[in-house]
Amino acid sequence: MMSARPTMKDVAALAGVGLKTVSRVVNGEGSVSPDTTERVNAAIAKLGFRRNEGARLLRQGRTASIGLVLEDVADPFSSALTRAVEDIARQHDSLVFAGSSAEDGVRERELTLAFCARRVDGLIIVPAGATHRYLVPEITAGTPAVFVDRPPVDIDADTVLVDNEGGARMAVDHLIAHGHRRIGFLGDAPTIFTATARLAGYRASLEAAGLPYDESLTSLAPPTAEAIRHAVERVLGGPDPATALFCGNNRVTVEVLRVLAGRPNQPALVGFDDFELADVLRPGITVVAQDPAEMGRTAAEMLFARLSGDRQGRAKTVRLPTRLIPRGSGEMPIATGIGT
Amino acid sequence: MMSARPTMKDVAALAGVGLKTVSRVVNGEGSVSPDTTERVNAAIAKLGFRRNEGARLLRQGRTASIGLVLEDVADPFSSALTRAVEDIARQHDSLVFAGSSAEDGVRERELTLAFCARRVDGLIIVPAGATHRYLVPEITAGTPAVFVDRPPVDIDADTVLVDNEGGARMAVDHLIAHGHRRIGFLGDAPTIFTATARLAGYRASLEAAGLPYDESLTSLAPPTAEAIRHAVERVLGGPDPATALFCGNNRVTVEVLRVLAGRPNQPALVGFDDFELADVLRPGITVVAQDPAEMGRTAAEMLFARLSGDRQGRAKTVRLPTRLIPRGSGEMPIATGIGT
DNA sequence: TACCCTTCAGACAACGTTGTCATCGCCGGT
DNA sequence: ACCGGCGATGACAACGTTGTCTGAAGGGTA
Repeated sequence: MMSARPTMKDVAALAGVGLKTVSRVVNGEGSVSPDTTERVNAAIAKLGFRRNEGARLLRQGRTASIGLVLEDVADPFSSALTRAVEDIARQHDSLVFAGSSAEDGVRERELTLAFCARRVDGLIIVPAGATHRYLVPEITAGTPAVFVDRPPVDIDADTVLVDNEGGARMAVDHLIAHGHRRIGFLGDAPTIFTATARLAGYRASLEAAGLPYDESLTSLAPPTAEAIRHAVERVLGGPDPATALFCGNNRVTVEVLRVLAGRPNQPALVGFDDFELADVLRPGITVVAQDPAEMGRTAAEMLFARLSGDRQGRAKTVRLPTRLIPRGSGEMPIATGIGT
Repeated sequence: MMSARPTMKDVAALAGVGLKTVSRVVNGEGSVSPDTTERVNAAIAKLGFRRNEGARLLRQGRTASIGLVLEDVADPFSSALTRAVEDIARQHDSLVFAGSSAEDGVRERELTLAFCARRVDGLIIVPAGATHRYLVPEITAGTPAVFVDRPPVDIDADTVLVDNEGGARMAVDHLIAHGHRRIGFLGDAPTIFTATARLAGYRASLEAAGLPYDESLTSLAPPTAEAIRHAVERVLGGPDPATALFCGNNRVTVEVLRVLAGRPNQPALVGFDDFELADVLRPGITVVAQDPAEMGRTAAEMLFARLSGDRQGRAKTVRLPTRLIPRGSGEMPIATGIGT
């Protein structure tokens, strides 16, 4: 019963016209008599013909699709970004291939090159790898790439970043303004661009306030549950403990909250990157919010701008602002240590 | 500077061999002398040639890609499902087109047909529309579809569901077991399959316990923030108010928590579908969890099974279990109404 | 020497479309 | 009655690859 898919040839045969005439009707090119048009349309309807876009686009040398390489499709940052990219792509009649690099440079590369092999019209990449030289031939061959959240390494390409350093600085300034002098920083591996930038913001804020940078109050390890637990205990448990924490990203913040839930004497806390329910927790969690959707939109718009002609101009970098959202946890005064 | 992409023809010319020989080398078909192979490989490297998969797959009549139609790529349910689908697809050397229907039947249809026009090998759909008859020609033509979370309408196709009714029943049974007799149900529009099934479970549980079904304790409207606020006030504010709430889905649960945050006398609460931070809230939120990743895996595996031959068998429906996760909110006794 | 078989290689058509060009008939203008 | 032009149509090549077939060269066997 599984009939093969009808092609234009089949339609042409049934309608008793030439192949090209069918093509003309399908594309509404005009210069086909109403009579013929109707016969062709009848044949199309009868056979349930649908044009094969793949073949069409092969002929035209495009694919009307773009490749989106994320760290993990499933995390909220990535998925908000994906949705925004999708919406812009739709406006340009383009479909989106989405894939996860799992924060693994090799996988990022494989995925990206798989997209290129499909001849996607362009790429949007949240990079994980340590180099992007492998993209040079692709970009040279005419597949533009836009990097998001982190800059590319070893090559020059359009990039959308947020003001990580400024955001971190704003977060720590905020804690300092509320009287804190011992502020912990729970970050991520320094190989991650954003982690380093946020650390820099943290240090800049401390320095501007004349406060010392104390390594014993920081953690720069990948945020596994285990590592976070230890870090929190270390930072809050020492002889001169932190009274406030700045969490370098979403995952860290959530893990920290999990750890803190089992403790008395909550420190003040500001997280980098907003998350659902931050306002429902008691106290509400103060965050420096970035806007993943805006990042996605911006990147997609830059990409489509490249695709419609602007292929020569120098690589641009856009740096989006962050926004401090006070909700309570960042405005708590220094806890008067009961029993310490 | 933007050189066009080299093709096999270019490689062949440079290596001084025939086109087909290049094809053979690229595909590792053997029966090419080591000498020739080397020359071809040198030419490939020199030109930075990469095979055009689109053209290859056109020839082979496949696309090694599948289409995934979601309600909204950005929501946690969809994105967890996407990730699982992606992982299975990768095992089959397939890429994933992802798109959002925005809970709009027309958009779902457009998106799905756009995928079909690209000749995706198969479809995975979280349906939103009121009919899927439009898919009949596609399925007949050999593009299998698997439906997830909700069954298709008007057609017969593979489907992955969760035991919505059983899950809802488990939730309400749980509240009843903790002494509640007045239990509110905050659901969603009855046009949504899962909403209706969960309502049925709610009613079945009440009935089994000999409790009356009281419409004034339920809300079956789309869960906008406004609607939820009113519903909560109505259900908890009447003369004989609910002492416990069962929330029909994730979005409802979160909105309800937002509303409840501003009230004294928290009711007991169980939500359908788990969410990040449910364990960090105080009290922890008891939920009936479904497993979106498992749903995605299952659907993708069914799809690839169809794609590797099993195209005739009758449509199968898999119903995955749900799991009650007690965290506190569902185990609270009836609040002794202070000041009521 | 004649034969066959194997190994390597290329010519050609095909996948399903679109761009280019040629053809045909018909109209109006002279 | 002739010609230019236009509307309608189809033949053909092309996009970049792969499947099929055919052929040439080389080596072994009788």
